[in-house]
Amino acid sequence: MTRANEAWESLMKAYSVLMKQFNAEDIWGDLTMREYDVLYQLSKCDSPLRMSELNRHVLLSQPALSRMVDRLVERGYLDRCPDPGDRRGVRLTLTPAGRETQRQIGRPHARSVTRALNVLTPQELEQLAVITGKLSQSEE
Amino acid sequence: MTRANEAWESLMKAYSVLMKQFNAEDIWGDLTMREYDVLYQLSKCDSPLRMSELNRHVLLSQPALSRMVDRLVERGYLDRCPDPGDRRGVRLTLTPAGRETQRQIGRPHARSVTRALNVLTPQELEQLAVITGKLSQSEE
DNA sequence: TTAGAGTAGATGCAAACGCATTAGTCATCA
DNA sequence: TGATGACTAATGCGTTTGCATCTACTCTAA
Repeated sequence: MTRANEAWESLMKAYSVLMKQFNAEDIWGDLTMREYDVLYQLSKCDSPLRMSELNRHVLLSQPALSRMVDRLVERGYLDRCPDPGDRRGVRLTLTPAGRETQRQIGRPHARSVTRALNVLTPQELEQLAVITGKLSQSEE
Repeated sequence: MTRANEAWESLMKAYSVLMKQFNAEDIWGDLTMREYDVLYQLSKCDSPLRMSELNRHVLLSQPALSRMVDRLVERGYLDRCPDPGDRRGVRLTLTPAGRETQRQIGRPHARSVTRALNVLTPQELEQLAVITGKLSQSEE
């Protein structure tokens, strides 16, 4: 087994352990973690996001995302408008309620993340960010 | 936004990008990646694994894993025997067919992983393994 | 020995998922 | 212009998922 495979397995393990840990916390209200992730991704960009662009940031199939957005629009967290420049596409934005809900959940979640990653030294945090950054840029 | 949060976000992004990349490869036969993961986890331990133990290594709810094992037993990849020492529990093992299938898929997948992580230096690979190792050990 | 708490895994059920496909729009070029 | 291929998002449909619950077994202590 190569170093690369060991490293990848270790990364998957860490992801799995921490995801379970975060998921077990009682902070998610009526959202799933995946739904929160969609709100979070949208909260990061002030300009409206295209469906396909959002899909690039979320680990969901295109149809699954399409329907999740359906539900989030239905529940008042998202607005979905036709894109004036490309009539195939849609523009997604957070509603005020969606933004507020994201913040309400984001605050305690950010604290959990900080707590969980505090086992690392500042140098390790920096290294982790750099290394995983390189990994996600290496799309072929 | 703290360093810890940036690092976690970067880790999630890398996980998501690479998972999509691996999933898109045409090597999985009639298995999903999640099913392969179950076969892989079992392939690592020669002794039979308990359901609850396996569940600790897989990002799936207990009922979902229970049924996935159902299907894998049904399809001839796994054996599920009652645990003689604890009559509540079961012991899971790969069948020869399951082991063979895991190997057939594991070979090309391991190559993909190596290729994807080759953008990192040997030092970075080592650091990544160490850092993510610390993260998964920090269960409270 | 036995009552009560704890643990292991299975099952009912509604919700969510992925694959395949479709409808509608864009972009290129003959 | 009008056909062809690519792209964006939605929909049909069977499968899988998670939550809540259930049964069966174990463990502890009175």
